[in-house]
Amino acid sequence: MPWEKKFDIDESLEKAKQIFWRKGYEATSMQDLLTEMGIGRGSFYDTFKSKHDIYLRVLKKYGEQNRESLFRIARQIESPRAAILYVFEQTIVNALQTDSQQGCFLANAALEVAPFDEEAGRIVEESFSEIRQFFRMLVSEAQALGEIDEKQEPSELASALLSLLLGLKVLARSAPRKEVLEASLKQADNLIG
Amino acid sequence: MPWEKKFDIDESLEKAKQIFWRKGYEATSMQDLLTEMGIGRGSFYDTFKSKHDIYLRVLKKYGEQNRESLFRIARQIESPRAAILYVFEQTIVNALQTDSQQGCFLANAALEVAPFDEEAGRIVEESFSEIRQFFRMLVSEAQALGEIDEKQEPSELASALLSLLLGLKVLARSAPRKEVLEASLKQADNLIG
DNA sequence: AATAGTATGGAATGAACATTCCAGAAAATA
DNA sequence: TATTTTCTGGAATGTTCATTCCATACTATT
Repeated sequence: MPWEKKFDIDESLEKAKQIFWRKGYEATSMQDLLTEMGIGRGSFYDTFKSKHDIYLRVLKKYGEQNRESLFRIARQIESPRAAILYVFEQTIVNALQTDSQQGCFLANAALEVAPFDEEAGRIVEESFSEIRQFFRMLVSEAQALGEIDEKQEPSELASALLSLLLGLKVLARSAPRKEVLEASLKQADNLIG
Repeated sequence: MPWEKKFDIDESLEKAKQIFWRKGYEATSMQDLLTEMGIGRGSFYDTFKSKHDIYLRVLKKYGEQNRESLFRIARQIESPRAAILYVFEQTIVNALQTDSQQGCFLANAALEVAPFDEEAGRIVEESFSEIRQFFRMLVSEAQALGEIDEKQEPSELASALLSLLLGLKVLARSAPRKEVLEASLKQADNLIG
């Protein structure tokens, strides 16, 4: 029907997400976006307002997808301790298999955009906070099951795991070397004892 | 004498380093550079060739200064274990005291520039490697002194410490919250047990 | 004074940038 | 067929970008 959009908005957002993720904000031009999204200039501005608007939108989308992915892991893996390690394993698998060196959209945004864009900073911080809470929850559960030493402070351990994970994401985008990444995984294992 | 430069090249490079560090590559304009460096357009291009050239130059400079700073720490702190922790402490102190949210120039470059610039990638990887070797050296020394468990593999532990440190640098630039940063320090302590 | 090296900043170049406007095509209704 | 909505992409706008060129001026030598 003529009053329905001809292109799928969510599909377009996914495409936009991919390119911002890969190239960052400044280095992505409108031409890049239009070509990759496969829509015309008119449609873009009618639907998404501006480059800046759509960037915040896909950044938020990435954060939500990240959260959902974490909860899916927590739901599917019986052992909370194993779930924590699975997050690190997956990060490493992705870093080593994809040739595109994408790293983590949130980490990229944290360094490039967040310091100069309040809204982007809010989204990034919120997402980081969710990851930290995810770890904290699993640490507590693991402690209840005797999988992790009771003496560890859950929120402290969670913060350190977040740092370690973000460090991996940095290495994943710049110099993904198997030994280094896997050593971090092994030490994450040590950390949660 | 007329054949000597009137401005101090090294001072200008320092200024350039500061602004690239703070704003990143793309977001820094030539106007930004000239204003901050306090020299004219002609002088700039005569002396530094291009924006891209000077960026690589100051990135390398930062890497070298970072290495020197690490060696200074290793030389001045008697206990190798304490030296490792000192690096983390300093990172946190800087993150909390400066209002500018600069983070780490190398980490910023790793995410923004390295994936698209071979030379920048080389510089970043080399610097990361130096940090890793620095940790490895101190871990070995600490083990010889009985400060760190002999069962730890020095290069593995060093890789994990590098990840943890880089994660801290990401948080330092985007959302420097005291509890989170200090929790990472405490867990670095645990890690090297 | 003449010279040679340095500095500056205005002017110009040419490209890329995000964004706005709009005319025309397509498509599905009534 | 007429209407309505959405699509497209060319044209234009106005800005910003890095870079080159150059006329001018300063300064310390010979």
